[in-house]
Amino acid sequence: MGLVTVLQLQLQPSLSFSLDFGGRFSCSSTSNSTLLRVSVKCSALSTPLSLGQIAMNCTEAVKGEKGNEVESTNILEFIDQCTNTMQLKQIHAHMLRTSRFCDPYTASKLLTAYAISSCSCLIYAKNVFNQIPQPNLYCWNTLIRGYASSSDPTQSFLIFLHMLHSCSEFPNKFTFPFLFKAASRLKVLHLGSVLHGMVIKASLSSDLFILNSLINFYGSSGAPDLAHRVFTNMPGKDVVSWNAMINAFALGGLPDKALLLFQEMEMKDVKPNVITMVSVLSACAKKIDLEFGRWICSYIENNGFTEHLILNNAMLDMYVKCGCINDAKDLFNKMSEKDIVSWTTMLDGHAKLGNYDEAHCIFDAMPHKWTAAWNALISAYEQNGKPRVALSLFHEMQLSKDAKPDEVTLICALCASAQLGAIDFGHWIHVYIKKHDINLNCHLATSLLDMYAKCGNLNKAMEVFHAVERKDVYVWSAMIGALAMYGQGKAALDLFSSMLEAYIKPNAVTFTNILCACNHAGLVNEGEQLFEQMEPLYGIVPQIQHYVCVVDIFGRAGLLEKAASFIEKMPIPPTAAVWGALLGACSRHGNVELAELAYQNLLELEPCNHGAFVLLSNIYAKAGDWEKVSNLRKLMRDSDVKKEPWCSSIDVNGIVHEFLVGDNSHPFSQKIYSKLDEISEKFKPIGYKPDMSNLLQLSEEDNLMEQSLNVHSEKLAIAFGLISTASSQPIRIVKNIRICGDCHAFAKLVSQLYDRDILLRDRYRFHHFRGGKCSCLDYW
DNA sequence: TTAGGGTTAG
Repeated sequence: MGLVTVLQLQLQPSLSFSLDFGGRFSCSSTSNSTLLRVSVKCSALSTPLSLGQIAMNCTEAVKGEKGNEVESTNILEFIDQCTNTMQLKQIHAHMLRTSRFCDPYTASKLLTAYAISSCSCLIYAKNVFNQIPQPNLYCWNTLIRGYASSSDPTQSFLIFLHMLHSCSEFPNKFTFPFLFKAASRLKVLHLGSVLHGMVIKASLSSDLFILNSLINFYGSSGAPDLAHRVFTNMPGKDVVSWNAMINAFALGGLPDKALLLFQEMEMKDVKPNVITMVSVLSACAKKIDLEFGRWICSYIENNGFTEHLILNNAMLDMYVKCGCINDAKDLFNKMSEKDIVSWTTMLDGHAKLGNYDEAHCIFDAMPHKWTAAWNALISAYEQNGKPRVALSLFHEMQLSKDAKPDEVTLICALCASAQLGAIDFGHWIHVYIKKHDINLNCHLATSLLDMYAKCGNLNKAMEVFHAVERKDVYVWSAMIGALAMYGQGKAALDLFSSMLEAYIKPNAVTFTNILCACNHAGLVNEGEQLFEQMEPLYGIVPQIQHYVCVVDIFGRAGLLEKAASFIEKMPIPPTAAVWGALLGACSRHGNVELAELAYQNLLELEPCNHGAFVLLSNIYAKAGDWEKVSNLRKLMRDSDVKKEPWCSSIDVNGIVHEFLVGDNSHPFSQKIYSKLDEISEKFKPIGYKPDMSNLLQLSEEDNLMEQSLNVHSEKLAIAFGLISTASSQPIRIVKNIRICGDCHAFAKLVSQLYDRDILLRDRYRFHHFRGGKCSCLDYW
């Protein structure tokens, strides 16, 4: 094979690299020349350069030789000294010209630089790798390592599989830490477990580096127990082992254990380093343990730790999470160096406390408007029940030139759309994701699926679910939650079984959703059994939300005594939500005695609960105890109980219209009320009389004084839906409290008489009205 | 000939 042919072959991958220059890359060969004449047009340099000039630029850049004869011994030094990808590409071009690329050692150095240095460029790394005739283990490991830290860690495993096939050497002690790194980023437990087995078979299970990366893998994959088993059994530990284990506990939601481990580390005279302190602070922040946090801050001060940006950021975060915004502010002002994390932590701290003015001041003072800063602001509004402001900020961000929406921005925007029931905007984001070729990872897919489900399109939610290749526990849980909302309990249970068959370990969220599914579908035995299995079978200690679900399951099914005795036996103190569930059940099934017990307990915990008052008042009214009704209402008027504004919203052509009870502020108000009159006329022949005529029955939405004049917000929204949407379109409504019985009956009749699908999401679930029936089968 | 593990915000 002649030199030209060799070089041509070597140039093959370089053809793709030319595209990254943003210009042309051309090569030609002369019949009698031993070298190719190559010209590259760089986007940064308007005139084409010969390789000689490139080499010269490179030489100048690294203050090396004169002219284009770069000494071959200097090439390795030049590679090491490169500070940007352009310089590396110049050296690459030079190596191709001077045939230095044929030397496997030099080529592997170039590969390393492309794969893992600060000038990394993995497409080039792979191309260089492909040009090395028989890459040795070092080269394979380097490529695996490069991809392990990339945006696509799966590639590490594909390369590893290829290596097992093609490389004559076995994976060694360097291979596994890189693979565990990739596995920890993918958070796929069984993948790492298989690797763990390979480590044992390869007799590498006492290697400190491998074991430390294994602890980190189990910790990142939600298995702190397995991480701890490795930690306990390892023959020798260094500070990295302790740090990895502290972090595994903190990540696994066990900050207490993380802090205990730090104390144990102290007792065993293992000297902590900066990373230990960062991990411990992170655990304090997660535990909201200000006392320990402050102690750590003084420990840092007294133990000779020099100022360190990440450590300062971790302290800031601890103060913010523990609610000490002033301490955070003092530290922030003292910090000699600040980065995006410092600014965002402060911004987020203020925004989460609802100090929006302060948050905006920080945003304005930022040296650069990072995407993360926009995200912090948008997410604060979204999470504090201000989805409209969140979406308007999202629009503002799109108009700004400084930052582009990223995955986190889109997740926040999807959550805001879900809150509003703004399906058109949510769908727009879906299109945006596709158009910009944004990777639909599990987090984004979960938000998208959730948005479709909450906006009343279960089929589309299911479509997104099926489109996710590697579903994590959150994707599965969200789909189970979506089915629960639609009352499809059996389907939710089937999906839960499929999830277990796919070896996905359920978490606390999965159980909240599956119990909720049992609740909405009246599956009492199934729900009870799942709850009992949570800890012994799945290792999940039931939390308060699970207890609420079970009380609701029993209560809704009329098993009031069983619900009450379940509360009595709870190992954790019942919260207002637990008593609220019992009170709701008493209201539905008319048990005055238990209702009073639930009401008293609830009021002790939440003295200003308007919903509790309404429920008890209705229970008394149903039982005909007018004196108690009257006393309760007087008490209510005299107290400071304030209602949040209950409302219903409807998305019409991308605009969300909101209605309050008895609202007449909408521009189409007159038409809306005329439509309601028309509906009443239509309903007369079939004998429908609104429950509103019974002044003693209240719903949460009613105003005491002007009750007879009020029309519930969902009726207004339904009427508006009928006049403003095509007859073929479903009417999608979101309500921020539970639908009342009268409106439920009203919606059923409208769906029948106007032949319309109505999808109404209340605080707890979906009601799909069609042909006079509701998907909840009147069980809600 | 070459190398590796643990850290902060949204």
